[in-house]
Amino acid sequence: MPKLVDHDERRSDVLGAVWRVIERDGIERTTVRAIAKEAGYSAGVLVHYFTDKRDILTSALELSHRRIRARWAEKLAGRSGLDALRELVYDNLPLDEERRLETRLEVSYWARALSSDDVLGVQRRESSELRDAILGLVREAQEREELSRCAPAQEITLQLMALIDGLSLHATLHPHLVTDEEQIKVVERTFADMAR
Amino acid sequence: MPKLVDHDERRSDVLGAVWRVIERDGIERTTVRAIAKEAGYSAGVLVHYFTDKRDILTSALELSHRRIRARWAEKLAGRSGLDALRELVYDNLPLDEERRLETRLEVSYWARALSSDDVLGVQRRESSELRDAILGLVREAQEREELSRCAPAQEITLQLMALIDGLSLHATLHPHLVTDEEQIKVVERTFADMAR
Amino acid sequence: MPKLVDHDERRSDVLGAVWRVIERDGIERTTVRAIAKEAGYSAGVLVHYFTDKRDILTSALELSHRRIRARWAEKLAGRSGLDALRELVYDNLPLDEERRLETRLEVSYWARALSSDDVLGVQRRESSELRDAILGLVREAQEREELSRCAPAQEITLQLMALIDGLSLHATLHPHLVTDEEQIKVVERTFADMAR
Amino acid sequence: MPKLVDHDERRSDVLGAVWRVIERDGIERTTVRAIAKEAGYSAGVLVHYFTDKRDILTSALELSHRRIRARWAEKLAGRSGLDALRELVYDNLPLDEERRLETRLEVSYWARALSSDDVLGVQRRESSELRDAILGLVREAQEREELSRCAPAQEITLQLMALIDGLSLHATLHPHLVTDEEQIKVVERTFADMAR
DNA sequence: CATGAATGAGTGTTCATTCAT
DNA sequence: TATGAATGAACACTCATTCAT
Repeated sequence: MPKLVDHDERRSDVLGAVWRVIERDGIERTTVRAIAKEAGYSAGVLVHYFTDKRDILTSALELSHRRIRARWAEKLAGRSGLDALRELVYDNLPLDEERRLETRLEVSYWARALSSDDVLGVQRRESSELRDAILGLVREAQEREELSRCAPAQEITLQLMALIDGLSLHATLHPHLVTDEEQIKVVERTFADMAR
Repeated sequence: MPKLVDHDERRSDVLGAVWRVIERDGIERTTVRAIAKEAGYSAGVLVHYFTDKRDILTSALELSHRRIRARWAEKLAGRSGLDALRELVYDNLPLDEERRLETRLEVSYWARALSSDDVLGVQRRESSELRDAILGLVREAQEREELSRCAPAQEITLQLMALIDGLSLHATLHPHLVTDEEQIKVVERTFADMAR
Repeated sequence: MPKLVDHDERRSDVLGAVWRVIERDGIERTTVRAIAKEAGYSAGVLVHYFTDKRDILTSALELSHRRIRARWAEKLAGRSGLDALRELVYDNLPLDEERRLETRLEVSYWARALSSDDVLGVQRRESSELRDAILGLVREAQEREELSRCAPAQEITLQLMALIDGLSLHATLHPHLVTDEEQIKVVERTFADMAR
Repeated sequence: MPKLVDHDERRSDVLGAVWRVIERDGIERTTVRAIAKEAGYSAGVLVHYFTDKRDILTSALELSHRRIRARWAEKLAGRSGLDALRELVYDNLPLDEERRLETRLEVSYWARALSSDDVLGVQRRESSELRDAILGLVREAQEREELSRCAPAQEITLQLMALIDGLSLHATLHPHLVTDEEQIKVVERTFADMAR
């Protein structure tokens, strides 16, 4: 009987190592050797679980997205309308160390999306999921009159998504200037404006 | 009698080539050879004008920032208050090909800022300039009652900066979903909310 | 109660897979993994039947040689002299798909014989068998006056062997220039010349 | 003033090193590192003169072909008909150390031609040149009645080319069985037969 | 100043082989 | 026996950098 390994688990191990190496060394210095070492394997093992480096990097981003979505699902359970929307927006902001890590990971891939269709595809899919979720909740909130019906739901959605990524970026690159409290204030003001 | 060379002009030539190579090949595939070739020089020349690749890349970003600021200065001349603020925000959005290129260049460096203090420094300086400009105009607009005084100027400034970068990113990565008109609508709505 | 495995049969399975992989991918891209996969086994099994890759490749050549010799034995049964000699020469030319495959396999190993004594040994043994067979039949044919006695049997034998390999090579590398008919014509003319 | 290098000469240096490495280690163990080392350069230099390993190996074969053809041109000068034909055939046999090396090089590439269209192309071009040269001389010899007109020139040409490669291969793989004298005897007998 | 040849470390990837199960 | 996970060396190739000219 050969030693059997849970492929998905092994992939997760490696992808977790990818996150750590990107966080530590930067994505442009993230090599397969460094990933393997961080994961505790030799460089040759990765070939069993991934086709190539491209596959490793896009998979690492996808796994992060999956975890983020799983967290939504949990947090949004039992909520609806503006309440759920507020939860969703906050969940996508770097307001604790876990989400700050996620944001830095995300930012690391933005540049690559400009020249890699694979990465762009992964990001568009994720962006699309978030947009759909936000759009649905915006409509729900408008029906309940929790948000003003003056603005089209599409427009509000774009405004919120831009706010999320803009705040995430500023809080990531300029943490000394953008505190958690300031992020929250801006979000609350935005929601207040949208309610009128 | 040595050949006299305008150092600054030569540097600008090279840095312009950097922009084109990044745009064409992506920043992670931008090599010094490709830059030299694009600029029409041999690979070895760059050593006379830059200390190393790091210097070339950060200088290219700095030059872009200088050009953007020069454009503001021109556009903002004779304007003030909300009028100037609106002009400044629009000038920082990817609403024509020139600014779309600038945005893609900026996005290309965001990931590098996470692992390079040099790049981070350049971006913080630029960000700081923009923040100061926006903050000054916000205060002016509030004094003239063009913007509501309910919100602190600092908060409004952060909201606008997040909006700029968030919209820029979405318009860059998802141009099929974010048209120029939508960017304008979101900006106008934001200003309208801020005026109340 | 251990599972009993017919070693020779297993070896033949694997060696047949070697032929197919060499034919499909080229001998320099023939890997043990590809061989194992083609044979329907896992990569690690081969260790039970072969000492290493070198052993696998030389064994594959040897098995091909054994099959070719078995075919002679059958075809030459009941024949003798020039009749048998002609049969033997034709049997060593790539005149149908089976023998074209054998020729390509043989050609694949020629280069390796130059730097591998193992492969060289296998090929010398096979060459020696063919030479002895041809030499015997040449002598028989000369005794029966089916071939001229002017030339020494050794010389005729070398001429025929060179003809076989030379035609095989040309028909293999330049199939558009060397048809089956042309091979036959050249062989017949050679026999006719030898008969005089 | 930079150090200027004669590119063609450098290429020749490297390609000569390729021949020596193939001769010494075998073509399948011929690495770019070994080639560079043999040529006295570092591995990275080759990039200045060749696009990749494929280019290096095919160029090495092409250069050998060019040298062989240059030797013909010299040897055939002032000769014609059967005399020139005989000279040409002998020149293509491994009858001295130089030509034995050339033959081993040629044999080394035969297997690669089966799976590399580049190598096949180089060999077909060379083969085509030799065929044309032989065919022309055969026709000339037939016109002068130095060779019999019974056989078509095409057929005689194929017979001679097969003889050349067949003898070359046997003399290379089985030098203890095929002496220079035996090669010459077989060639002379073949010409004698063709003359009748 | 400028050239481009040259270096050598480092990249992603392949693969024969080993070995615990 | 048979598996397939794992290794580690080797591969071709890239590239920032150095340097004699």
